[in-house]
Amino acid sequence: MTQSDDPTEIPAQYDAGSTEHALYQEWEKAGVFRANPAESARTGGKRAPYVLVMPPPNVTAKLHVGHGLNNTVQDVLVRWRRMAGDDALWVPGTDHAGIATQNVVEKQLAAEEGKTRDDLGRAAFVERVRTFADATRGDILEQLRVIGSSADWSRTAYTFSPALSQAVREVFVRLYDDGLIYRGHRVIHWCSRCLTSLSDEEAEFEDEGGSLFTVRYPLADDPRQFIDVATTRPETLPGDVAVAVHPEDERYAAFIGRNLKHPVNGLLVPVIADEYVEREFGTGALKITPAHDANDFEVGKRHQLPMPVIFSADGHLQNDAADGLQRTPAGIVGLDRHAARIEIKKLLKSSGALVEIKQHSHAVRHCYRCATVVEPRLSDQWFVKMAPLAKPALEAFHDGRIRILPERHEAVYAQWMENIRDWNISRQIWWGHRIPVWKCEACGFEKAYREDPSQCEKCGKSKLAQDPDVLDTWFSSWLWPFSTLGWPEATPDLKAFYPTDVLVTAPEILFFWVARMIMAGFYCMGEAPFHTVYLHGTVRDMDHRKMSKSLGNGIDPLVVVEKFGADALRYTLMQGMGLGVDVMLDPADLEKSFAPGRNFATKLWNIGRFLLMQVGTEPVTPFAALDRKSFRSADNWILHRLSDAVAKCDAALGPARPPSEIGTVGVWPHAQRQSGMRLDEYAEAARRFVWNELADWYVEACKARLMEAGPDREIARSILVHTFDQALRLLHPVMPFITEALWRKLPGYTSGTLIATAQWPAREAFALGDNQFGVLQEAIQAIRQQRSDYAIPPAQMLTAHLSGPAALTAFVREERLLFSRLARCEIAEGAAPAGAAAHSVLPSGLQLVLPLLGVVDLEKEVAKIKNELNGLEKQLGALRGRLSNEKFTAKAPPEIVEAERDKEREWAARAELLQAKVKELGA
RNA sequence: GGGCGAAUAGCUCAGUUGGUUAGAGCACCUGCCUUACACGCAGGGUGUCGGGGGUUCGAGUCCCUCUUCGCCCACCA
Repeated sequence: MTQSDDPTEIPAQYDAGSTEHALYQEWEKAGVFRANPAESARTGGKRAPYVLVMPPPNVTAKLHVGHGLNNTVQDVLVRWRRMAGDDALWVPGTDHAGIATQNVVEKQLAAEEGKTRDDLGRAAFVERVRTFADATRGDILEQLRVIGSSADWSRTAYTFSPALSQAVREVFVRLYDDGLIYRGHRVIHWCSRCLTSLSDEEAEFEDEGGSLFTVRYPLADDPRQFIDVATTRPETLPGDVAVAVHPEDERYAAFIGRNLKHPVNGLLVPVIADEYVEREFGTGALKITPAHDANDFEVGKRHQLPMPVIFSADGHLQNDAADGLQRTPAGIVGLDRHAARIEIKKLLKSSGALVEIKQHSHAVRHCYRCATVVEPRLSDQWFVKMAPLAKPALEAFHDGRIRILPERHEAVYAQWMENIRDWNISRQIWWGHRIPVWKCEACGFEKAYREDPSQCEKCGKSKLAQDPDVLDTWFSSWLWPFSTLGWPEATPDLKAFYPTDVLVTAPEILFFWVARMIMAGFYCMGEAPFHTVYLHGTVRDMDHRKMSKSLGNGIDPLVVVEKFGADALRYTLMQGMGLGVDVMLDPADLEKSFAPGRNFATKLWNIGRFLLMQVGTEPVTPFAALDRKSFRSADNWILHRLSDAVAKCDAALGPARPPSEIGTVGVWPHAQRQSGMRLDEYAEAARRFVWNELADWYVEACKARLMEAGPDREIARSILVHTFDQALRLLHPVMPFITEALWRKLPGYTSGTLIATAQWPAREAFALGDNQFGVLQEAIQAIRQQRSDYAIPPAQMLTAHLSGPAALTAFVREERLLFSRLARCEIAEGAAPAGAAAHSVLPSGLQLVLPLLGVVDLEKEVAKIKNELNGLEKQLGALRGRLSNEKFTAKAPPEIVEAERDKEREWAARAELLQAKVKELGA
């Protein structure tokens, strides 16, 4: 089924499936998503640039609901700014994801061919990964299109493309030449499954229940004396080269300088004194294993101790060949870490060296890619010296050039920056940017090069060896905001679109990526890459568990799109996310989870249907041509509500950027540092207007007017079309498809135009004046309530007698058509007859009497009114108490006191009316 | 160990610089196929705002404290 453009043929059901794909193609074909650098104000154009760079999903990624959330937020922003007239650009792309992608291909290789990467060899393996990545990296981008992402696909980037690889080489060489990249020999985090080193951020802490072993080290020359040492990792015992105690620890003073006999290998290890040792922890004595603990390494350096590496790369016990000693007993050599722990424990037990085992919970680092326990390991790695890079990144944050939402993450950012540590950027894998450092095999000269060198620049020999390692995948990601725009070339894009505006991502990668992008932005471009960091929540299930493939609690966004449409997915996600708050969805009940979006999309469609059926194909007077003096109360009311809704949406989304003079860097004023980016408030404000105001009241109020031809009908038709048009525009960023589908059916639609590029509603202050429509609403609701109280069938037409202020009764009479339609109640002339009747006394002073002989029980009616009177009098009493309290009138702000006085007058008047009513009813 | 955040309706959450009748969606109860919509309409709030104390004319909102969760950071083996 395809949907016709003929408004008289609007289908009863919105069929997202047949609509969305075609609309998306229209947008792409029309170039809606393409930004033009010539239009940017930075290159002399007229439009303010508004730029987002998409956090690049991994090449192997399949769309999950987290991507859905992240990209919908970005799409809402970019569609909003596009409609608001900005030169809006959303740069998409993918990340080659070094370790992650290599792991996927290695697994595939093992499963399908039973081969390892070594069986293939480096070149063939890399080629294999490249082929795989090239084949899969389009998938996720295709899926992002399905949910409506309006990214500029003509600028799709890839961290491993030739252009971006050039950017990586460029920044490496600059840092190298500036002395900010160096080779370090130290203990790093080693994943013995991925066979590579990891950065501090990639080795994630996790609390684990473990054991604390106390092991006895006897003095070599007097076995009756000993030192007990506590360790959580007995498998590292063979690597011990000393036992350290605190220099001022009296318990061990006599031991310092003497040798202990090692309980596992019998070698002699000295007792050394070092202030690093905490006297209070464990036994106050610490075994030193310099090659397998970062702190022990520092101690080892201070005391010039040997540093034998007793674990092989894949985590098996060994003896260090260079060390020359048999530290690891023959029975232990070749065991993996876990088996070795058990064997050594047995060994200690049988020799009596194991004094105690205690339960002990501590934080253990795990590989962020494969969750294997990370092994600290001594090795040579490349590091970036971070402190100089952090300085401007911290300053920009402190002076307001960069803000982070929600606020609580700002402290986390600052703390990390202030205590920044050098970044290990070398990885011992094959998939990634090769480190561009060459060493001359003849003379040993080493240098980083932008282009592959063919001979040594020092000795002229041509035997050069490139460093075998590759760079951390984040070493390419941190350049993303400018490498995607052409850096290091001075491209028009770079000039027009850098710096970007908002970076939308999850808090997990604040350090991995966001903080480093800011540092790279300053280092390479001299300016922060964006002014706002927006960190959104995580999608979780009903047990608050993060949705993940391994837990099997994920939601496939494509299934949701299939079932309910992309708009329902998007709206549900947006309305469910407070600032930095997680979104809870039930994977077991998609129907319920996505009800908010699905229901609203259907409602919107039906409002459209009604409108088009009523308005039909007859011409409609343009809104601007209407004579406002002829407006009815409902007209003024709905236009006022519309202007309020626009203001609320603007306030929820914006400001789009910090205030700044052209050509200067914007700084967030303190008052605006946390404003805007309230996607849920925007969704809520738009929904409230469309559903609760436009549909529930205005459309209903118009039904009676539309039945009779004449100028009043024309006004209603015109305002219906106008307000719905504006409502569709307000909703387009969050529900792009259905709004586009409806908008083109509106009367007056100009063929070929798109709501995606239509103008965002102007914020127009529309003064309401006396809210007469409010009086009407109150009266209608009072009748409905009486009907409900007395179980009167909705179909039964009632008759009401009016009394109260003449202006109000006259007004309601004037609107009798509308009133009778919405309340199913006619207005009688004259006073109410005597007898049983339902009485309503409204806050406006209007009174309604519904004669209901045989239905209304006088006693019940009196009780209802008395009950209301009681409540009111109670509150009035409290209010009067407050007003007679001198402290209140003296200390409270005058406007508050004044407001309270007004309220008192209002309530008193109403109480009087209720009292009169009680009296009238003879009770 | 340090830091941060949260605790409001059955569930998920709003609640501006303190202003006095605490809101929404979903769920729920009652009545309705009222010629756009039952994915709907009308009516209904079902709450000691985690406990205790304090500041204030006034506290869901500010302070202290306790309890329970969650997150981040961390070189006590």
